[in-house]
Amino acid sequence: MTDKQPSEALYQQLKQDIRDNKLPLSSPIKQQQLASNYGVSRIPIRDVLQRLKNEGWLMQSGKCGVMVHPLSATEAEDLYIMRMYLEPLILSHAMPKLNHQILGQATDILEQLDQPKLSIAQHGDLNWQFHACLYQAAKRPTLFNNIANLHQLCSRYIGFHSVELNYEKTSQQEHYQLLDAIKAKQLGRAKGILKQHISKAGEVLVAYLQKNMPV
Amino acid sequence: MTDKQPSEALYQQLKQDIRDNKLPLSSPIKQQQLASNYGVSRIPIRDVLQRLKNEGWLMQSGKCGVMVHPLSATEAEDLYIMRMYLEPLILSHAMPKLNHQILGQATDILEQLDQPKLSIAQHGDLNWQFHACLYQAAKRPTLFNNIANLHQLCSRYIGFHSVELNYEKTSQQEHYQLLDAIKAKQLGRAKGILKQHISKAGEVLVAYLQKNMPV
DNA sequence: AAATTAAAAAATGTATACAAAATTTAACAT
DNA sequence: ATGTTAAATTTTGTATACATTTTTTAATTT
Repeated sequence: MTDKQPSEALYQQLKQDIRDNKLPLSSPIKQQQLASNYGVSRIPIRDVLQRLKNEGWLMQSGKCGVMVHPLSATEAEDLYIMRMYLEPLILSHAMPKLNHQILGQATDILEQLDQPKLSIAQHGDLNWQFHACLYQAAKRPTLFNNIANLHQLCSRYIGFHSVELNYEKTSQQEHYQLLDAIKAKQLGRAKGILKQHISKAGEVLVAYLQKNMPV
Repeated sequence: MTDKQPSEALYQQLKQDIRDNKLPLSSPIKQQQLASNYGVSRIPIRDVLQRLKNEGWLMQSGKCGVMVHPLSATEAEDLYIMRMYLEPLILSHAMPKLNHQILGQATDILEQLDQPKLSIAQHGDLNWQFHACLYQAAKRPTLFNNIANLHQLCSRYIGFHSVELNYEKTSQQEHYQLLDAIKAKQLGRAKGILKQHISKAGEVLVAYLQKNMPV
């Protein structure tokens, strides 16, 4: 779904603004206000709102108008559970097609992730790049797009993860373990690591949200 | 995602037209032509196209313009595999909440499905109604919406199913088995039946598509 | 004749303008 | 005071109009 529509920039901007909580959380979003803010007319705003609504960033508010889709432990749990099932699945399809070039690319991304002083957003982006570069090899666009959207939606929650202190460190260890298993062509082990990687992160996040929901 | 936007009717119509192959398959879709056909301006058409693109009915065609997302064995396989994992999952969450009222509703739908002389579209609608009425009890909107979209996309393929002669009969038997297991509160058995129900249908469909792709 | 380039046509993306709907405000009655 | 109704305002949805981009057509060159 990596379209190169003219309004792509606007789409990315608005999505980031939702991630960064720059939009009102509990009140409807006014098209005109966004249009003024971003210096465009309401038409491209409407296009982007429609898209973000479909992707789960926004939701219908009453009879008309949209608002930011609220964060919830339930949604987080659903997102992570779906990922837990679907990502090992796409990995199965990808494994036989993973050549040295792709594995090298994945390693490069991991090294970037090792750098200290990464912002949360940068960390999230690189994390997805790592997974995506492996998954794309599967040549399964339908499955891939679905997973990509789940990942995107999870990015609204990764701020909470960092509350857990050495989460990023553990995460990186698991990334390297995954890559090792892949290099050794151990499909079962690789899938197990990936599943654990996701389910562990999900459990920590959901537990945190259930206690400290910002509502 | 059951919005009640003004353009809802247009959205349903266009989706049905894609299902019924009333739109050109291999050439881009012209907004103006659709607008004239449906007697509206290009603006609501654009809204609907955007939505259908996000939901996987249409795809980007070149630098601009959209075309009907082609049917493929790979997509069908992805859709059914995802359903195979996600539907038993949501059923787990739904089971404890399934009361007699909902089970009664499900039974009513099954009886409607028993009627002969149903069109393929009617059959597909009722089939989804049956599953949806069970799944909705889970109160898992994120998971539910994802599954709902997968089902919708599968509806483009159900025409091929009917090629298999007594598919509908077998399908109904499995529906009743599922309902029995649910009434007996046998979660494991219910999930197994559901998983089989989906995977069997998927396998038959994919095998058929791999031999007789309409390309 | 084939390929390349330039002009024309068509289609999209966006802005403005208007109509319908929804929300808010204020007035009124209980 | 509180709840209800009606007017006013705001906001959305859609149509028309225009600018930009893309595609097609035709002309030109090799």
